[in-house]
Amino acid sequence: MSPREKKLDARFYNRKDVLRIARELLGKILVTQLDGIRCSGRIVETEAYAGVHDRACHAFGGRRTARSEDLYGAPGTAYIYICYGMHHLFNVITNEVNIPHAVLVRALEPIEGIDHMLERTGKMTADYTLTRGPGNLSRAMGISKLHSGSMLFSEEIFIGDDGLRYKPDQIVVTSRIGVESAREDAELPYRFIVKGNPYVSARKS
DNA sequence: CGACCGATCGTCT
DNA sequence: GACGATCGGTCGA
Repeated sequence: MSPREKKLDARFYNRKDVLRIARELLGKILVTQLDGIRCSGRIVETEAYAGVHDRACHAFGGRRTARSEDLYGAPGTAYIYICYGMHHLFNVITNEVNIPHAVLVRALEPIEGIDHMLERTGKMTADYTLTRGPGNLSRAMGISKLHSGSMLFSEEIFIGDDGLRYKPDQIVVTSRIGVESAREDAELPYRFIVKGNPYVSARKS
């Protein structure tokens, strides 16, 4: 691991306020070191999923199935599931064991391993589509459902802090994307983005 | 630029 | 058997 960033520890993830954690994850660095390939990118878009009372969360109403089991894991667990049959969506689990809070990481600004990201995605150029959107970033970083349940303290996948902080006026809060069926919870201000960052989804603001 | 649509398949009812 | 915490392409204004 490069000495540049310091891994977030269990204390960071083991907190009750998932909205605060989602906000604080902006600017942190997601790192994968898979098969000797190191890739990293700065997190610029997140969404909070607030457990059993959140209609958009897979754990709404206490639902607990084989798919969502990792959502109930220890703080710092990776929860990855397949969406629309082809996209692997990467979440980090927060709060205590059995409290199914999660933060979906939706976009990165690539830092290291861009050539490998291009190879994995089959793209020709490193434009803003490379790691924009949860499906795209997982493909670029080599993250798949196989990594669900693994802890983010390993060398394979983790989140680091290099000290960068966004000022409050650089962060915009909006409703979440793709959760229309969550009825009254669809409009909750649970999405956090870095203002003006080209890797953030273009929708809303 | 916005609206729409097909791809693709694991998961849940 | 229906439905996604998506994506990229197309079509029309």
